[in-house]
Amino acid sequence: MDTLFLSKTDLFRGIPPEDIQSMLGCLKAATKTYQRGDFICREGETVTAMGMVLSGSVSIENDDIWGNRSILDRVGAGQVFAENYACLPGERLMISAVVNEPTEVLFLSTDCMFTVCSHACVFHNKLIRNMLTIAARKSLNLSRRIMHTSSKSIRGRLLSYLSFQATQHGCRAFDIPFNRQQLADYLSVDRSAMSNELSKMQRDGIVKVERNHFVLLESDGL
Amino acid sequence: MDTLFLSKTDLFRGIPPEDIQSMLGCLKAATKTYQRGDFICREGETVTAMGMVLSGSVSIENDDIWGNRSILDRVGAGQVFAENYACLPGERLMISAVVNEPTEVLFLSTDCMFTVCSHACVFHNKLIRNMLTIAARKSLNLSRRIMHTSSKSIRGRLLSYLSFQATQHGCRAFDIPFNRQQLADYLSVDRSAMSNELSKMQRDGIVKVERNHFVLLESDGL
DNA sequence: GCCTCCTTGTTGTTATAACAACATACTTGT
DNA sequence: ACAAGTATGTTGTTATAACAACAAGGAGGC
Repeated sequence: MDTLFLSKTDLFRGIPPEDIQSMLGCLKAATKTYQRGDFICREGETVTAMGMVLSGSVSIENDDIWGNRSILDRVGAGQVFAENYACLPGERLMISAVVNEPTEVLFLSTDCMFTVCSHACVFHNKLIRNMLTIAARKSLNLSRRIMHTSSKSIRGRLLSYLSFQATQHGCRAFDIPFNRQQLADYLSVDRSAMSNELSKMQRDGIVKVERNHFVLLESDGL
Repeated sequence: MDTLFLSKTDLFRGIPPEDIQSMLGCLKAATKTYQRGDFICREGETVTAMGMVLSGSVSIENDDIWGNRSILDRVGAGQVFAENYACLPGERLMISAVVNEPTEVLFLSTDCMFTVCSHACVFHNKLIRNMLTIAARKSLNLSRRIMHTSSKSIRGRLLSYLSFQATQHGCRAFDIPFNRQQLADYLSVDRSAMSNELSKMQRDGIVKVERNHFVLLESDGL
């Protein structure tokens, strides 16, 4: 197990590689390899362990009863998924985890995370703190998405998202991490309608757009 | 401090009242009383403690730059708020906490939650586990709301919400905890448009509605 | 260079949600 | 029982988003 890699992840941050090695036993660590299209877990199942992507990437998706698929998250190397379900034994998954490319996943049981363990207890606390930090940040990301999609108009959603990005970057000019389709999915709007609205906003002098680069102009209350 | 009350909350569940008493010092517990309309904390600020409502209730709301207010959560007695921010020191609040009625709030610092404390360490672990459980459940609630609002039509959102409620109750007939306006806010749609759509769905034989009581009829893929 | 694939912008049409305004229940307090 | 206030359903109009179809760029491979 590449404990040096693990020591750089959000979950094991601040724990020396040699201590991680001894913790992995505690956490019943097990790795498994998947191919593109494989399901790691499916909606309706229950899980007892969280997953960490070691290499490759995983999509967290929700399929409604009519088969419409929506991507809720994309988890890359070093990031964890299903941690909320692992913390709530017996809770049925609302989502499925699907592999985008050849991917190696490390499963970590949360059972032992909460009990005092015999090895490396100093770092046990660090692990739990990291876990809470990850959970808190993910929660904030979800809240943020809800806020950005609470406006009923496309323009309102775009301005909510863009003005947040501007404050994040501390600058009216910034790049966003989405292409048009991804941004439309994030804001739950139609891509072409969003493109259209962006053009109108440009004509109205609210914003300047060039692919991923945005500049918010004055008089937008920012 | 009413430690008996605290021992029944999600946060202190499983910890005897006498041990809670000694933990409160650890957590730098402090109470404060508020009147209707008071702000406990405001968007843009940073916090170092989480809040627990002892009596009364608090609304978690977000005001966009045009002054449109949206209620994200309502926190009642025994529940906590701002816990994600308390776990992420320095993170600026995206939301404000506003008091709905005369309310008493207990503030708990998270600083000491992660360090080994001298008193009642057996229950310290229990506290942290409870904290993670609360965080996980809140996260799942947020994910669920995102899923229920991801459909572009009002009917799709209603069916997503209602079919989830049906599976939750294990029965096609169930009551929902919202009135029409609250449900419309939750689904981010206009109330009257939603009422209208509910009527249409009733005419289409998909659902039977009577105030808070819903019955999902057959042939909806459930 | 050329071809193909993918992304983005544009337009017109259609469906549908928002909005406003009102009527009809229900609640609650007196 | 009555009045006042709130919640819900209904309707018609208007704004707007979804959708489909296409054109115009890039980007990458050969």
